[in-house]
Amino acid sequence: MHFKKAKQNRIFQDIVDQIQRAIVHGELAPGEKLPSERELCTIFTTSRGTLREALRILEQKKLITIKLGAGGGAVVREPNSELITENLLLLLEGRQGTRRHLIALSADLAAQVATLAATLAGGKDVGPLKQLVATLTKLLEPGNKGGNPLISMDALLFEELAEIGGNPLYGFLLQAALTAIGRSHDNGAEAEGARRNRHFQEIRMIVYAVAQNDRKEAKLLTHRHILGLTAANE
Amino acid sequence: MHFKKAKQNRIFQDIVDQIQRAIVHGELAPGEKLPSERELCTIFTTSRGTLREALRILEQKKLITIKLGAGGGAVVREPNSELITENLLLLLEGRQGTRRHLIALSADLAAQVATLAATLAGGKDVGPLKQLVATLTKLLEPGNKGGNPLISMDALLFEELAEIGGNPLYGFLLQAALTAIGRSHDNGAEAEGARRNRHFQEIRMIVYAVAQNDRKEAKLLTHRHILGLTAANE
DNA sequence: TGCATTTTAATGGTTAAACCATTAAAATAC
DNA sequence: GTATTTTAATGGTTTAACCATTAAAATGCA
Repeated sequence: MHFKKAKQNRIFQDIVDQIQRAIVHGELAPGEKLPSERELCTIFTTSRGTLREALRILEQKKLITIKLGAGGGAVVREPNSELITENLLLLLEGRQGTRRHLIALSADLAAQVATLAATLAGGKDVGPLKQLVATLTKLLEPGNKGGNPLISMDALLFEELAEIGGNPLYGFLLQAALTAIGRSHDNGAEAEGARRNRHFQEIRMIVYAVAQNDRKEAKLLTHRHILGLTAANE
Repeated sequence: MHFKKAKQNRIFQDIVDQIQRAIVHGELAPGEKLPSERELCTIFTTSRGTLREALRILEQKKLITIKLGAGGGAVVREPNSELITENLLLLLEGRQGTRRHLIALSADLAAQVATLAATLAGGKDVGPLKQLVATLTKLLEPGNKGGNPLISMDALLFEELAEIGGNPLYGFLLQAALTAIGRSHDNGAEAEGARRNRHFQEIRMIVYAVAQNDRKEAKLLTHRHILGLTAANE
């Protein structure tokens, strides 16, 4: 048996731990601004170089963002799925998995999310779902820029379904996986109108199945729906 | 339309991108050693402070490890699931999910891995599975230290099943989730002998179902098996 | 007054040179 | 030959300065 050293031999790690702890424990709320680098140096009684190494790590962990210039500095971020997205992309790029593996995983996750949502969807939940369908119609307009429109639609859909389903972890993982799919094909990402329309109709059927508490149908449709991305983007 | 700036305004990000690219593209193999900090400074024509910020990020991304002292330095890591593990833990600590959510997710992932394995398990695959059972018996010995023994058994099981199942992404995610479960309860983590034995017997039944290509049974047993962790650790 | 411009000061980004603690290997002592 | 000591390379840290960016304050002008 031996005890841990009282002090980390790496000061920046101590600083990371302290700030991270404050963030995840809610002592530092999202949107809150940290003191400037020079102030933090005096707080932690360390040098600016060491402190900046700590900030680099927190930034990489997506816990803070750093803005340049006067009034700039480190700000606590809203929690999101970006981190896991990046990790999945790393696994893909590192030949640890193929695009097809990723889509298969997404299909299973999505099907499970739809199943959970269909199980729990009560009458009061129909409102957000109707609203969702309305929102998605806007994405059908051909003039829409930015990103893969199919993926964007699915992202909105499953954000809502994960919310209804009650397990936020699925939502994070699925958002990450979908984003990774969207980013993993550098080509145009432009789906022609007919393709978009079919995609939208599929989503409508999924939403309907969920609203009807039809678990089996929701699962089946969703699985097929995501696998359909393969044909569209390869 | 506007073009990207020719040069990042952050030098360390450029360095991270270049080294990361070299690693994920295989130009730098796992185990390979990078030049010393001072050498890298001349290579990238930058200062040591800036270069160290880049190394911090790469270290945080689990792409390299850094050793102290003479003959030390940065070494390219083997790819692994540690990154995603950390992310899941962050989500848990950040109240984005509960332990129960994590176990539910793990159960679904595990069930899917078992299903895939049961689908693909051919006669040649029985060898590793028998070997696995033999290995697991060692973990039953009460003298075993380090970590949660139940989790350790499952980790080995699903590493093998994911391999058989053919989609490595499931393996990574599940390893991460299981590790996060193991770490998320600080208490003893010591399961008494009877509990361990039952766990082991469950695994044997799962392995048997997989070897028999019994998808349905493998899925059912596995799901129940993981959910059983809840009772054991709460 | 009210708007546009200029100036200012704070902030993050970068550089440079030095020193310390750790560590593996080389040199030395026995 | 083996144990010990010395050495040199490496990452960790500090300090002090300078640059580029940015928001806000000060100024100019109509």
